[in-house]
Amino acid sequence: MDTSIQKHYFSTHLLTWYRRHRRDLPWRRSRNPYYIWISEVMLQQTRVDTVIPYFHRFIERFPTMESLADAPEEDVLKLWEGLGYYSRARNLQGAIREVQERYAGKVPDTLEEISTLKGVGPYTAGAVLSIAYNKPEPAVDGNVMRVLSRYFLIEEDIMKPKTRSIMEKLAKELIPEGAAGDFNQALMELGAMVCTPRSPHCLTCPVMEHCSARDAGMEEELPVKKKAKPPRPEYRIAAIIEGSGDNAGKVLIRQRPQEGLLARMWELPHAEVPFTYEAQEQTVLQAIPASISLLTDQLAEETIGVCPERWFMKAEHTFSHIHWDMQVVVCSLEPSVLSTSSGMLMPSRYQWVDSSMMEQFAFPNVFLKLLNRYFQEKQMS
DNA sequence: AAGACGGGGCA
DNA sequence: TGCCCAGTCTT
Repeated sequence: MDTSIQKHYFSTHLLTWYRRHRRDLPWRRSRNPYYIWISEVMLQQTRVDTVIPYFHRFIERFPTMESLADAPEEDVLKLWEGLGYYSRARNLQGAIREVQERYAGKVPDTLEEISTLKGVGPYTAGAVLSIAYNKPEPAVDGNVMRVLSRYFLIEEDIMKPKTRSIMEKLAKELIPEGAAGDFNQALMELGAMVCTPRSPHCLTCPVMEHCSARDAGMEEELPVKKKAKPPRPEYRIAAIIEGSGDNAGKVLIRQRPQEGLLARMWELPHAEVPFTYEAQEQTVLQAIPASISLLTDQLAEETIGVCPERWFMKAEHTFSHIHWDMQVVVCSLEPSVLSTSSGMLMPSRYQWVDSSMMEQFAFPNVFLKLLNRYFQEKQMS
């Protein structure tokens, strides 16, 4: 097979297929670079079906770059709640502010300029430039690498930066004259709808005829990808601290540190329990009393005296690099502390909330689900 | 080059 | 329940 014929066939057939079969997605109804940008950032590591409602809410609350630039960060974080990788939201707002100041409110249309913006890497730069401005830049994401590795039978490990640069060069060559935006979206659409990770739908593929992996019976083996390391386990103990008096019906939450995991999000007070990796389930359960004192000691250092009342539930949550195994215990405030905890001594990163106040604070999903379940059960009883 | 950084879907 | 998905920034 002559490679140049194979490439030309791919580009023309894929583009034609896309223009007939493209899904009607919210961000495809606009050429507004700002909206395209938001959608591309949300779509990083996130499925289309998940992003759609977030996208609608986001552009309704922040219809213009100016509105996003002027918003408090916590509002942006709240709109991102549950979407994950929260630095995406902070970087997006920071970059939008940069566009307001440095580029007179116009999203840059050159690779050099747009790539300097926070959170805009090679993929997002190419996606915005091609989709919003029809510039012939490649936009290589996981879908694209899967499609190209199969069609051209590329057996390099796609996790390697070198493979990525090979893919970018190839993807750029394939862009048909004047159709960068549609072609780049066509590549991703094919990867999402037809050339799927497992059991690709070759029989409906518009470019099956010249697909090298299909010819070689290799479509299920590609792309080659080194497996990620399993997440390390962490054992944690969390407290649902019930208020009394003025705070009756409320529980205590706190804000996470400025940097690191789930930065600036709100959570239930909790502590890591220093068990070894070898700790068995039984050992952990038996160790709950010791874990509780570990947590209450930490809270006492913050002038919050609590008393464990009852076990609530176990909660597990897996991040890409950490697995949390968390026991959740309902606590009351110690009476002796009650009289002195009227606000002056409570650190400001702590906050009493009830069910109706949840919308004022952004929580990671693991705590959002826990709190909703707690408030729901309390309402039942 | 390797690790940090969330959350969800599928078999 | 276990496996898969995978952009950008930092170290």
